[in-house]
Formats: sequence, structure tokens, C-alpha cells
Amino acid sequence: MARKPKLETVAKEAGVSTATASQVMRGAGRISDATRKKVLEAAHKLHYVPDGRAASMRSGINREIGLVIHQIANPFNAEVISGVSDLLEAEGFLVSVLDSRDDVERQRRNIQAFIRNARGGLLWVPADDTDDTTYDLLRTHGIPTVTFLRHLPSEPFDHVGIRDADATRKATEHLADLGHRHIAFLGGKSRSFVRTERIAGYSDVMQERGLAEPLVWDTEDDKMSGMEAMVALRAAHPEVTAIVCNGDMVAIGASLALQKIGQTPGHDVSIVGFDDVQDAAVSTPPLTTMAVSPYQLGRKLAQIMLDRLQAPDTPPTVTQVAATLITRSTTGAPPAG
Amino acid sequence: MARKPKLETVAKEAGVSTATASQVMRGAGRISDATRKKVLEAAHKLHYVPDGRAASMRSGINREIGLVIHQIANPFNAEVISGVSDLLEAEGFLVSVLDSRDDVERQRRNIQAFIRNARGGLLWVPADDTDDTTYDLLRTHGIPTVTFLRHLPSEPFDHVGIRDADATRKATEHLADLGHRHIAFLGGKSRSFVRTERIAGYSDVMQERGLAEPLVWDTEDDKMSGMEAMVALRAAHPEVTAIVCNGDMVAIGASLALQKIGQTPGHDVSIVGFDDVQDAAVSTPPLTTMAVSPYQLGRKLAQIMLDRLQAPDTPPTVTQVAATLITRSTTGAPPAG
DNA sequence: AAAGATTGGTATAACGTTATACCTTCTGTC
DNA sequence: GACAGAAGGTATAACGTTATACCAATCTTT
Repeated sequence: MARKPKLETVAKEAGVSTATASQVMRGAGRISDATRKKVLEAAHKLHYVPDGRAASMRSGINREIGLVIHQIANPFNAEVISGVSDLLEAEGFLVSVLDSRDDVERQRRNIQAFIRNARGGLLWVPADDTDDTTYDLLRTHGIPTVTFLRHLPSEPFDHVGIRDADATRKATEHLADLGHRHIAFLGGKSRSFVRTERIAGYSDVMQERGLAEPLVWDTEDDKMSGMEAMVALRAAHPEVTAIVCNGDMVAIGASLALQKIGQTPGHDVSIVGFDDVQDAAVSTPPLTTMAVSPYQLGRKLAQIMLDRLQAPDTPPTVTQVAATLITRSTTGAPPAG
Repeated sequence: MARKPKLETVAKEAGVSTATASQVMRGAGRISDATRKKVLEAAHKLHYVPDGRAASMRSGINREIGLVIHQIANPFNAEVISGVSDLLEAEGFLVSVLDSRDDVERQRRNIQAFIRNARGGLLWVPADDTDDTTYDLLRTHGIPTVTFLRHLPSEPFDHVGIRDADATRKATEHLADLGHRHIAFLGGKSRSFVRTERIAGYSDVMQERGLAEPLVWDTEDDKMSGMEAMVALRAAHPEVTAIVCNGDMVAIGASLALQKIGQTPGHDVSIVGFDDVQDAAVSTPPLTTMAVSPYQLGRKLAQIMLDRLQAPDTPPTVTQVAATLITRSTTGAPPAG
């Protein structure tokens, strides 16, 4: 196993100086076709891969972008990651993903590690309860940062989000139009900006249309919790005929629970999800949900990062992506009587 | 926004040399408590974070581990990632994840980027059809590598896998014990080592017990493909009363398709999945499947990496994790007649 | 009190790139 | 054939750490 080749090895092999070899590798400077070819051949022959640490240290440029997210396994998030990667990789960046698992401490370690390695930029879904020190750290070290999905209270960075209030508004109006009066909001636990917005959109419609008092029911955002919550909600509030969910997984859980007790989603109780995850279309019955294209969101995110890297000193921007209602089979008119 | 502090800044602030400051930060050398305290205070005051590029370049040590996997969104894989991160982060490593999406070209770029940044090690599920050049690259650059789940044909690295043949053997025996004679193997397309092993375990039982000729049916490993395949398989081979699947998603798809045509999984046709994904327990009916604990697999993987980093020159090892049969509701005796 | 050991600290040369400045040849022009 | 300018290359000093070697005190031991 040969020693790891460095630029000097390549230069020697090609019979030129390291300066020349460097220029060839970067496609910079004025180099004749003949020497360029010599160098490239030598590099290829030796399996040369430049050392990015040295390069980025000297040049001050690092084409590695980090993505810190609260849950890697979530299919929505996975699509976002695909969108980000596709665009950034096409521009020659490397995207590496860290899972904070919504743990502030783990997140702090991850971000610290980022700074250590002086990454080129950070795409970030802040964990719930993220404290100021974490983003102070990013600011003082001047890491170009774009947050998404979740807002920070005082927003010092670029942000890409969903028009959340608008989305739950549409969902609630859809249910109201079908004739529902007792509509609950189900899912989420935190007082995050996003959830607050969603609850606001829902509550607004409930009041504007003179429907029942808003009813918000907390749960974790997974299928199992959705099932348990549905059972509990039925028991506590039998008058509820429709629910707006904070996520598709909760919604699918609720739908399953309903069927387990012999009721039909979209008939006995109507359910609107949020996210349009892949399973939403193929679950039984297919789920009515609010869709945002996570892939497009990812691309948008990547674009904002590229813009930021181009113009580091422009003020932070906020971009919002609209959600659209996808009507499937879990919503319908309330049961008679 | 202050200039990014470097060791020199800290040293100056504390009134010592950079050598001393460095030793304090690393907890190395012989330093009095008084100066140690001075330096630490200065570092804290300035929000100093050491530059890992410079450090790893000089020391030759990089506590960043990369994980290249074929599908980030897969819940099984996500659990593996959790297991890996928990153990390695406890040891002070940073784990960053790259999604190859089973694309050889993307994978090559990812791994090349890894080498560029001289990461400390690579945990890797090779994409299908990975060619020799990719792992030659790893070898010539001396990156400590552990492959998992998927074998490379000639295995030059440590490997952690599932006892695949043994697993499908157990699954097939379970079905045979229930009285099935016509059992098919469903799922997967590639001639990967893993799938070959699984088919071997299945085929062996079919022959040992004198059951029907082995029947292998190719598909993609997702839910939708499982549905389509089930329909096609029923049409082509109505005598089949049980199937062993290459993955839970295919199995769940098959189960759904069966119910769509009015049949009952576990009664009309028995189904055994593979992986025990989260959905397996909550799908209707709950899926009988072969389970390996992905979290434990992840920890094992991390441990092998740590061992490898300790002893770079020992020969590669192969570790296998057993799968256990989880009996739920999709298996039962074959229909009478 | 001389020799050795220990303690606490520092100067300096790497690590592998790239940016800058500079140095040779060549051309072509008058 | 003198001179400007371009074309093609190279020497060298950074970038921010850490490992090595070394030094100057202070403390033992005999």
C-alpha cells in the first residue's frame, strides 16, 4: 500500500513545481496544455486526492455544508435532504448530515464540531428549546447559517419555512365547509413557533366562523402516540367530529385507532394530516393532508445558502413556502344527528 | 463581531506561549494549576474553538467518522445511525452521515470528499454494483473502513452483517412447520451477497424438507412494489400459500394487496417479513417478521470501528448478528384443501 | 555544595495546500 | 535589434495547530 500521495509527489512525477501542480488541479493560472496534461496524468496515476484541510485552511474556502436536523428518519426530512444534496452537490459542495434528535446538548456538540472543522455553512432545524448560546457561537464564528422549518425567537439568520398558519387555516376551513363544528387540533407538544402558528391558523377559523371553542390536544408526533391520543380524545370529547393534525404520522395513527374501534375515518370522524408523507397516499383509507413538497423546500434551502455564500453581508431573509390541501378519503361530512 | 480567535489570541490573553496554551487545551504536558486556569479562562472568555483542520493535519488524528448509507430515510437505517452515534459520540467522535441513494456515482463523490477531508474512518453500506475502484481508493488512502449489511465480493475491510442464511432458514422452517409446502421468496432484485445468502437459506429448507421447487420473485424493496408483485405472483402461481420476504416493506405491500382482493394474510396466504421495521407491529394485520436490533447493530459497528482504530494492522474481521423470528398475525396454517 | 532529578514552560519545525510576487523566456512591433 | 508585453513557470510565505527538543529554575540526595 503506497504512501498517501501529496501534491509534491504529483509534481515530482510530472517534473514540475508544486505551485504548477496546484494551479493545474484548481484550473487556475496560466498553464500550457502540455504541462497540464502531464500533471493530470500523474495525479490520476497516483490516485491523488487533494487534502481539503490544507486547502481550506490556506484558501479560507470550505465546500462542505452541514445539515443539522431533529430527526433523520422522518421521510419528510429525508426528502428535504435529497433536495438540498441534489442542488449543492451539483455546485461541488459536500452535504453531511447530523441528527440532533431534538436534544439540545447533542445539538450543541454537533455544532461545536462543525465550527471546529470550519465548515462552509450550516443548514439547521433548531432543536426545541435551543438556547441563545448555541447561535451566539455560530455568529461569533461567522458560519453562514440558514435555519428552516423552525424559527428561532430572535431570528439572526436566513430562514425558510412553511406558511403554517395559512396551512391549518385551509385545513380547518375545508372541514368547516363540510359542515363540521367541533374540530380539534391534535399533535405536537412544544410551544415552538411552528406549532403556535398552526394552532393560530386553526383557532382563527374556529372563531371567525363561530364554531366550537378551540380544542388543542398534545401528543408526540408519531403513529403510536396518534393512536393513543385518538382513543383518549374520543373518550374525553365525544362531540368532536373532525381533527386537524400536526403531522401525518399522528393522523395515520388516529385513523388506525378509529378503525380499531369499528369507526370509519372520513365518515364518523374526519382527519386532516400535515406533510403528505409517502405513506399518506397508500394508507387505508388514503389520508387527506396538507402538502408541501419537501424536495422543493430542500432545493429552496440550498439556493438560499448559495445566495448567502455569494453575498455574506446582506441582511437575513425569510422565505415561506405555501402548503396545499390534498383531498383524499379521511374527510367527509359529519355523521347525521 | 470579533475576529475568530485562534490559539495565539488565547495565549496572548493569558500571557503564555502558544505551546503552553495548546497543552492546556489538550490536557497534555506538565502545566501548573495556576497557568492552566489562566488559559482556560482566556479561552472561555474569547469563545475559543480550536481549528480541527490544523490540529488533525499536524497530529494525524481526526475524530470525525463518516457513515455512507444507501438510504437515510429507512427507519432501520436510522436506528443503526442512532446506535453508531451514541457510542462514538460518547468517545468524542463526530459522526456525519451521507446518503448515497444506492447510486454508485454519488457514492464515489461522497467517498472522495471523505478522503479529501481525511476523515478518521468510514462506516459504509456499499451501494449495489459498487466497483473496485471505489474501494481501491479507500485502501490506497488508508482510511479505516468497516462495511456493514452489504458485503463486497472480495472483502478487504472489517464487516458487520446479519446471519442472513440462518434468518431465512428460520423463517422458512416456521412456515414449513405450519404445514406449508408451496413457499415463495419475494423481494430484491440484485445479486448482492446478502440476497444470495437469504435465498440460499430459504432454498436449503425447501430441499431438505422435500417441499416444492424454490420460487424466487424479483421486485424493488418498497411497499408499492410489494403490492404489485403479490398480485402478479397470485396470478402466476396460485398454488403458493406462503411467502418469505426480503424486507418488511415488500411484506406489508403484499399483505395490503392480499386484503384488497378480499383475502386474509395469515389465513389464505402466510407472510414473513424481514427487518421488523416500526410499522411491522402496527400494520394490519401485525406482521410476522425476522428481527435484528438495528440499534445494537449500530453499536456493534461503532465498537468494531474503535477496535480498528486501536489496532490498525490486525487482519479484517467479519461479525455476524443473529435475527430472531417474531411471530405476529400474518402467518398461520395453510387453508384446507 | 555538587550532581542529578523534577517541574513548568518555550522556540520551532513540521502538516499539505494556495496566493503572491517574481522570474524567465518568447513574441511581435517599430 | 531594442523594448514592451504576454505566456508559462517557480520560490516562498502564509493558514492554525501540535510534537519535539530544549532550557531554566527549583528541589532532592548524598
